[in-house]
Amino acid sequence: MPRPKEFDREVVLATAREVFWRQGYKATSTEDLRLAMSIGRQSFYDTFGSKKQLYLEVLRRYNADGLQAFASELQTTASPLAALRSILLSFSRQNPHQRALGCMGVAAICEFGVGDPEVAGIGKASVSRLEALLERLLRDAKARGEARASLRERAAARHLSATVLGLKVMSKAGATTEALRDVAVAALESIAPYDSRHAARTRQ
Amino acid sequence: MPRPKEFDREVVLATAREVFWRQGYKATSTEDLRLAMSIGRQSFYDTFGSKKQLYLEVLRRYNADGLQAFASELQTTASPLAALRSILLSFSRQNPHQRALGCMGVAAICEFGVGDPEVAGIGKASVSRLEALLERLLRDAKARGEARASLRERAAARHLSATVLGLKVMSKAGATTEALRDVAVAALESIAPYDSRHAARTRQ
DNA sequence: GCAATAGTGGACCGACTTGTCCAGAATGGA
DNA sequence: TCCATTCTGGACAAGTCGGTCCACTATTGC
Repeated sequence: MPRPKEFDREVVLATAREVFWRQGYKATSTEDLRLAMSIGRQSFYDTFGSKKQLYLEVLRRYNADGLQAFASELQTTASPLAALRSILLSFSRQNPHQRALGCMGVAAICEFGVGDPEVAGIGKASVSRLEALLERLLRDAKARGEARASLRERAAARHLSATVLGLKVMSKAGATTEALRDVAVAALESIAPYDSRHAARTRQ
Repeated sequence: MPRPKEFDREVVLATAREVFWRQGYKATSTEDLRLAMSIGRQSFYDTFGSKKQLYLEVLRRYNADGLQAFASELQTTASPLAALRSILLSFSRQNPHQRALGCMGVAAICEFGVGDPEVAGIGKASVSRLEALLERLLRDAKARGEARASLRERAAARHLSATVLGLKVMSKAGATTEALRDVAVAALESIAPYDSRHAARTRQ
């Protein structure tokens, strides 16, 4: 009996994500959002509650999607090390225009810090899930002999997680493709450096 | 003949830095600054031009001071690797309250991105100076046999630079002391892992 | 004393902020 | 047809924003 909504919630959420991603929270006004989403003021508040609630929903989806993209590398690649390689090199493979957007999750952490419990919670959860994913990946890699024997999975996973955060900041800062690749290559080498792989082989 | 200024430029600049550091650019109003600095409106604009100009000056000093702190580690430590160890572990040594402030430079990059040429320039310059410092450090470490032979200084320096950026983001996100230490230890191990050091020794 | 500079606080500008409310038109199922 | 719901756009509240300008006072060297 009611008149149906004229917009697709998912579609306008994706639009809101673009705007928040590009500008951050504070620098984005509700009018910016409303116009980009092409919905009325009434519809905006009825559907999403407030600017902050919309931001939180967008941020949760953004982080979930990013992690999902990393996780899917595990299924489409031949080995754990190949998946890690693909994840780390994905930043240097993006075109400069796209990667200059940086990471909305990192931006959220920097804009709100630990002061906002909701944003902080989303950020912490995302980082720890990334750490867990990388730790599993390293354990598998080590079991296959793709990682050096001396590797401590937990600490190395956290180091890789920090490396990913660093890559995101560098991307936002306008780093060159070469610089991003250097970081990825060096990170991979720290997992399975040439001489240590040789040492491991001769030890067997 | 003129009446002397009643405030110390350096002192009020330090105060402004605290406020910007804690809140970011957008979230800080000129009134916040003015009241914290305890100066009049007229003095504020006469002395610093505008909120943006003040921010840029503060940001330049902040980044210069941070790099200076790292550089001074090189003089006060026994070896390049010890200096690197000290730099990387400095984050986990800060008390949680202090490190939750995060890094003002990273926040600036995230808030402005490449869109603002002045802020972007300051950020890029700072990152590349950090990379250069780390590269020199790694070259010295390698010459002393403190780093694995297979290390490529340039790429490894960029990786360490990314690691430092990652540590800063993690700090702002409220990471535990243990997590920060894990990252530092793993990064150090990637420079001179135990088995590769052994391999290097046996190769001589 | 006097000019030059520095200080104070308040009025003010125009623009923008988030969010509420309302009037009126459109759209659907019962 | 009728009613519930949604749409649109504009008006509005109550506040904040960065920045300018003002009158007035204070401090200095000449």
